[in-house]
Amino acid sequence: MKNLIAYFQQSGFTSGEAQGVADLFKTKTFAKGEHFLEEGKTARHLAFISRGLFQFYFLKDGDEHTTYVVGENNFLASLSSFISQIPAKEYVRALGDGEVWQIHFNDLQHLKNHNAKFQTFYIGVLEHLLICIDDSRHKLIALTAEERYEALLDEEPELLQQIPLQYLASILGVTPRHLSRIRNNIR
Amino acid sequence: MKNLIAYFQQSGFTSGEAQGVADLFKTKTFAKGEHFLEEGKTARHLAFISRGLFQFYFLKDGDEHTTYVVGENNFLASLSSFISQIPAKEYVRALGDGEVWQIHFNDLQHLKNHNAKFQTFYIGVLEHLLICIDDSRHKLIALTAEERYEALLDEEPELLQQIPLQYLASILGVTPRHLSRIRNNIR
DNA sequence: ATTGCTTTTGGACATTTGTCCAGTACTCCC
DNA sequence: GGGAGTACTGGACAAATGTCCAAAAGCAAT
Repeated sequence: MKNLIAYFQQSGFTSGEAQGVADLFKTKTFAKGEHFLEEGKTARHLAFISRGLFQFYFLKDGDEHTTYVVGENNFLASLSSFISQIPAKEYVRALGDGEVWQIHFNDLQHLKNHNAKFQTFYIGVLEHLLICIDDSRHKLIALTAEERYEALLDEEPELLQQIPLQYLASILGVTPRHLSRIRNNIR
Repeated sequence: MKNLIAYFQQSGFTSGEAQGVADLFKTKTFAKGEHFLEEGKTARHLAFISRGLFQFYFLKDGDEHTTYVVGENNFLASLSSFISQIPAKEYVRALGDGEVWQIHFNDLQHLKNHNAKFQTFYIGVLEHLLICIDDSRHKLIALTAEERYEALLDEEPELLQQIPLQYLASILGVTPRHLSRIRNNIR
């Protein structure tokens, strides 16, 4: 709970307000491989990751394609499913053991509609999310898989320790065979 | 001005409120090829496109790579540059003659901070944008260039009339040579 | 240490996509 | 109508990436 309250305090809430908002979030733990959300189901919760790593992926022709990997102190939700309350087009699962604090869609709506300070905070979250996703989309277009691998190497080297290479290949959008070639090139 | 006011009215503003908000937007026209924003400059305006088609692109090794193409009745801005007020990483130019209604960053800040109804509206815009970008990013990962071409064919066939094939190739992320092959396959 | 299981590597070949370029078609202007 | 410029196509070859698979390396349990 600590880092959630701290997060709200850093975002301009007083200690009491932060406590009040955080109270609407309930904790939930995930074992490695367990799903936070499955394709076809509608996302009812927005979560804040307090521990662990979560992977977004979808299936095409039987194999997995990763769209995001999100770690601690970030919000977690299948955006279109949660915002529009429609069935998700993707799966979200814990890559290792994890823990989140989650708020129900209805409670969030209530905060959005009746709490002016929360509105401002929520706008900030959306703007930040927008920049992140736009940037990630830009990287997808601008960089080759090899360049993205190198970017990961110096931006989040800890990721490379935490996740098996086959998942990394899926994140980069190449086959494990080709990731092996990329690693070879770089040496 | 008409469709801008209409847009605000449809979004929950009264006629008078819509008028008041729209008054903060100034019109600006663009000749074919003219830039709305250039790399390295900071985006000071958020625009609403009333006429025309705008292309986002960046240069790498001397050639253009398209990241977005946006048409009428949509908002236009280099997100990270406008939101964070930092230099843009991309160019935005008119693909044909165009006209926009644009609001200055400071005026938007004022609306965001002092107009409760506008806050709610702005949240809606951000959420919608988020879904669009997330979806487009998803398509980038999930679909091949050929599948994206086919999607364009039935989702916005008018685009294929309006823009030269070489731009279309850049939108799809392939060379004109390869787009020619794709078109051949489909016949 | 041995066994069995999973992960990673890399060879051989196929497919996809890019590069270079020449030919054809189309448009605009005089 | 002729010529200059631009857009589109497609051949020939090269480079990048995928597929299939077997060998090697790592790892956990006994």
